[in-house]
Amino acid sequence: MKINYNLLHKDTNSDARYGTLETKRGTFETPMFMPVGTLANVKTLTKEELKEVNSGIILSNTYHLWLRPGEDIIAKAGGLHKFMNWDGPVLTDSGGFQVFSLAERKNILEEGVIFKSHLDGKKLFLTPEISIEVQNKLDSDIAMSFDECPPYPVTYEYMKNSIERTLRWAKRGKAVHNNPNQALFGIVQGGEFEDLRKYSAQETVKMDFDGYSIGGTSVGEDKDTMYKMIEHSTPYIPNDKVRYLMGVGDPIDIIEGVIRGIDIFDCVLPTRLARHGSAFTRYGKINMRNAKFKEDFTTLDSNCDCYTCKNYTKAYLRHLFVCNESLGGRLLSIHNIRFLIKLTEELRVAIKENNILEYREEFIKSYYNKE
RNA sequence: GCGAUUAUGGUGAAGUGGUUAACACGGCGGAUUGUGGUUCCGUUAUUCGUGGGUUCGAUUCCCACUAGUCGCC
Repeated sequence: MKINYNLLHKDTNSDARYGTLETKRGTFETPMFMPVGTLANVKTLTKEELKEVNSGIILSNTYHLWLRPGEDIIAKAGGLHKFMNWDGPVLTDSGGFQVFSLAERKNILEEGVIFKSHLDGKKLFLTPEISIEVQNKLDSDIAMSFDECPPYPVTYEYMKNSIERTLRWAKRGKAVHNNPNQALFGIVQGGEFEDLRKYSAQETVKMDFDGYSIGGTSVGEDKDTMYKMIEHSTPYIPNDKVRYLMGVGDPIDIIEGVIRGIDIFDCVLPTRLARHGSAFTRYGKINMRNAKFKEDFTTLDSNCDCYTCKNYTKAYLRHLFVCNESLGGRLLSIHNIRFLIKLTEELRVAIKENNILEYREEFIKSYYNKE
């Protein structure tokens, strides 16, 4: 068994699902938010802290680890888990998004992508085969197919060619995938075009992957467009397979995604926001540097059970950020990740009680009305 | 007491006889969605120590005063 998704309850009023995902390195409940640990670490957090926020699975990155330290070193270390001291499930992104997000000059060919290293400008050539082989060596629990993540917006013609190529790449990657302990996911693309999403989903599903993700979201489109992209994709993904929405982590987007049948999310948002001084709260996102917190000796969010909220006040956190003390980023990272994971915990309860639509209404009311 | 010198926002400082007084830091606010880890963006002096004078016009030239700094007695 590589992984096994169990659909345990389907909401009666929406497409939301409650379930579990079994992997060799542990089982976790879904919906679930996956913290991002690009360079084999969730920035600033220790394994103990990740466990404490109840992180069921984390994401790491093929492209970055391929460049540094290199997959062979990680293999020598005994695999990614041992290397980074994390014994829970790990999903590795394929590098497709990095080509989109951090290669200023890239040349997309049928064989793969030629682009320059963001580290030293060296010319690199990444192919579906290389991506999968690297992921095989990293020994992550879930590997992602190497896809093209087209920018937004793009013409219909461009998108059509792009998803055809992504399908061919998925096939090639699957052909060389040979880690018996590792699941492999396919990625649905197609931008905002309904028929292309449908086609991409159906053709990807035909290849019979262990799970499916929806890509090409959170690349600059507005929220309604993103929700449409999900709606145009999920109907064609079988119910007995897990569904992963890539790169989405805004609290509202997670709720909307879950309502549309998404099981897993990942996003850099909680940790990036944290390092830049912003915190999620029940009453909206707040900027810790704001002068109004100077004498605010309450905690971030009275509803939160995280280490930061149990021990520190807003006035202290503000002080850390004003003074550029790195503990501030750490404490906020713990809080922000816990906030999203706790959100998914509450969503699971809501699904089981068939009242996720009410939950959404209340959450939005509180989140946007602030205090 | 005498002489020299300086006086621009919260700070360090550019600058010019003529419409909106650089820049940096700080302050204030915002951004951030499969992470190129102290990031990016906006905003922040109707005013150039005080009072006179010259001039069509002065923060910029002149005088006095005040304050700081340095030197001398």
